[in-house]
Amino acid sequence: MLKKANSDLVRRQNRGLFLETLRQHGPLARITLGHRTGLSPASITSISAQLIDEGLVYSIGEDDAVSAETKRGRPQTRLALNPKATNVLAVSISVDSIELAFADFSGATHAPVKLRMDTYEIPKEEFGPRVANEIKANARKLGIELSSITRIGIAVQGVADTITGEIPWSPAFRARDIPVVKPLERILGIPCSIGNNANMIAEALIAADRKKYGGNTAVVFLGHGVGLGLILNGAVYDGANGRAAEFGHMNHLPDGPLCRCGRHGCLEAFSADYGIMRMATNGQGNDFDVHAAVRDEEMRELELAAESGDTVAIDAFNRAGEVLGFGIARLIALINPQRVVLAGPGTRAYDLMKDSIWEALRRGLVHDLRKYVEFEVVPYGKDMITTGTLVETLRHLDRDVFATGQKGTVLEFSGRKIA
Amino acid sequence: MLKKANSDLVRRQNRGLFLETLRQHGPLARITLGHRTGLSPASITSISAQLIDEGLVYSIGEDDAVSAETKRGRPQTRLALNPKATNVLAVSISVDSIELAFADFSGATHAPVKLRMDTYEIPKEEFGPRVANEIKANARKLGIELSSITRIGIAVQGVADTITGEIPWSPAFRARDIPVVKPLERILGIPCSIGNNANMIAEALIAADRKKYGGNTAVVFLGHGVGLGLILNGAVYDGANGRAAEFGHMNHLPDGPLCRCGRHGCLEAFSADYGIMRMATNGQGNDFDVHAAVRDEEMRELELAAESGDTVAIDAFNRAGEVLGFGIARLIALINPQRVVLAGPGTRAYDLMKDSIWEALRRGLVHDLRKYVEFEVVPYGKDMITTGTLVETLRHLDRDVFATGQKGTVLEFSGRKIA
DNA sequence: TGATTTATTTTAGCGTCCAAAAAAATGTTG
DNA sequence: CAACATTTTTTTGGACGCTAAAATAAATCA
Repeated sequence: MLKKANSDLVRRQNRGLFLETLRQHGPLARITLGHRTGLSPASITSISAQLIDEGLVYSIGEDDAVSAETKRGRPQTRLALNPKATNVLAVSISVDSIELAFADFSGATHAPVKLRMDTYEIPKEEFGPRVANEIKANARKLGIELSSITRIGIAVQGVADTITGEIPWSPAFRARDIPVVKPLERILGIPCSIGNNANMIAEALIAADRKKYGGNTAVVFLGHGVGLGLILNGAVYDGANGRAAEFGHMNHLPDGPLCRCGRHGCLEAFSADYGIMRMATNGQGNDFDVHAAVRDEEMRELELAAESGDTVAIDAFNRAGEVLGFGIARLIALINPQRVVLAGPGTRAYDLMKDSIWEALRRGLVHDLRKYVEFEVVPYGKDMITTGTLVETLRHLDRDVFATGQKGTVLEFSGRKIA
Repeated sequence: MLKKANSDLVRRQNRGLFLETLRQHGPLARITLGHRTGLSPASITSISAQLIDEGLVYSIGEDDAVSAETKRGRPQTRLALNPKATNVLAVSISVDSIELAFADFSGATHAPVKLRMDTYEIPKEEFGPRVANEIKANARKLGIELSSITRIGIAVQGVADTITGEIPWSPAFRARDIPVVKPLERILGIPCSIGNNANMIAEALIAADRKKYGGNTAVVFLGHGVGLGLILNGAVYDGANGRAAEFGHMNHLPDGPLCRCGRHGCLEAFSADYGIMRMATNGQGNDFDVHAAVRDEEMRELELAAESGDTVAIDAFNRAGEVLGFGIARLIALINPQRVVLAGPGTRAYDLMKDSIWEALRRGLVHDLRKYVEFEVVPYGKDMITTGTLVETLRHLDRDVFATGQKGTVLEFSGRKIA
């Protein structure tokens, strides 16, 4: 069903477009903004005056690069997102540590702070307050006023319920249904949202190359578990209950090996690090502790063994690839994405799995579908998750908070007026 | 990325909202339209004057039911979609027959015309022209001028490429990549679109109950094949290449029985009518012709046999249910829909498959996900596909054609001016 | 018949956009 | 170096859409 439209909507949408354009392309002259957005010079003048007045945008003077080209005419004055307008924070939760990355409105980040925290054993009602304390302490340390932070984005490996703001299940916690958003909002008074790692990587990819990834893309995350970020019609898909796709717990074989989730035959039980390690050390035997985290060094050793010809190791990676291939085939049959991206630390072993992935795709997928899908492995940088979380958080500000010109109330909320 | 907005967009969106509201609720007084849409009485007056002027809407006078209630005050005059504004056509393609359903702008349909056509053997370049001829002949027979038809929607069992307008593969045709949209548009000069059956059923469900189905729903179609219509974030999802989900060809067992598509172990090869029939007649033997259409009477016989205790028949349905259950489990793990709907003639045997479906769901799906999904079997009416196709076609007119007030050009195109 | 009630239309005003004109700020040129 | 050219930005004037409020229309009630 369509929604009512009025001139308010028009301004909001054009302000959002203005901010998003600046965010994507960096500082731009008004004339260029006009070309990029399709808005008339008059409208650009009007909107920019408003945004400057509100302190969201500021004029950074002439563009030296352009004026150097001995051009005639009135020189351009470029506009930029005002870094001082507000701050945001990305929190990334992983096994036994959390990471905090503060950023200003222009997207410039302070060096992320990695903090050890015994997530696995922490009582679930203590987690939120602990994180809140760390945020307070680290903000103070960096000289960032808490009141200047307008929004916090949280990323977690595992299932994130974007609606309740809880973590129903994650390998980082022994407990279930850990409340995160509510305690943080209560203690800090700052709006928070939560999402899973794979979705955040998907956000980072869209931001990096909208043309390539912004249509229909499936981002498969390989690591301690197997995750999936789905980009459908240009936006990250969250599912009905706000829970992102649980690709890792999609069943592969009705009676396969035990999975962390307690059932048998999930994709993860073959293709996550612990699945591979189990296969390499004692087949599908049940005397393997699936809950113990596999250390990175152990995986590297296993990879080395496979690379130097150890057939047991090779078989384990092959099996992981095969199951992953069938999983991707099923995914493609259902979603028909344009592009499938493999990401995460598990892609280090891509060469060891490549052949079996493709063989499974051949067996498990109609040719008609296979031929349209593009595959890609992206080198894994840990900052992708942080970047994606920040991108998502800032876009929310652009579109839904600052697009609505609240005549200064936003900046009052953030505690100061910027000249 | 957001899009530029201007007052044009406002009017277009509100006109669309106006038309959609009338389409959903039937004739309404201006005051009620105001309440339903949220628009002010003044705007309603303005928009309705315009739409009446263009012949899209007309005043049907007082509401007897309301005026009968001895109410004081100026009586309401109700507005309705003008049936004479234009006509549309839904074409449904199935094995060895096509069906034509003409409807006017208000959505009132003529009795659908079912035509025998040897689709399976027809040379692929002849199909479009043959359908065009049938459309011409039947329009004439019903006294509908071809020039009064603004849009044709086509539904087909199998894969429909909404972008190229071709049928890459369908059980109705021996040939592949059958061009449909282009020849029809060329010969008839009327815009056409194509989609698959399951998506059209999904459209019909959304129209029937937006609240229930309009969020995230998966519609599983059981019949000669197994199809899927996905409703994501309120809209039917088409996939990257415009090809809807090929749920039927999602692999279940890497080395399962032969499927119509030529590969082994597809869901369809277990759970479509031919899969069940094969299982009941000669196990998974390969001397079964998967391409031969299973007649409805044969399936009924098999169902009767199972109901009266024939263990071979019972096992076949159980197996079909089990595989379907695992397929649905995988679907839920990926998409996390609110609701899963089973539809199509195959649901007649639901009671025979029920237990095994649920057992498979239990084995193949994390409890956390299962508990949030609602299941439903809708009784199958053949007109669902036609209804859905018409709904989709008319919505396109409401939103994308008539919402843009083209100052009479649309009606000129349709060949006449309506008073 | 006049008061009351309810639906619809008209009026006046506001916000947004845009085209065109004006102004600003620089380079070019004779 | 003053007049002209060029490019960017702002201002102006008008159009369109929406809304609140006033006016009008059309009925019932008493």
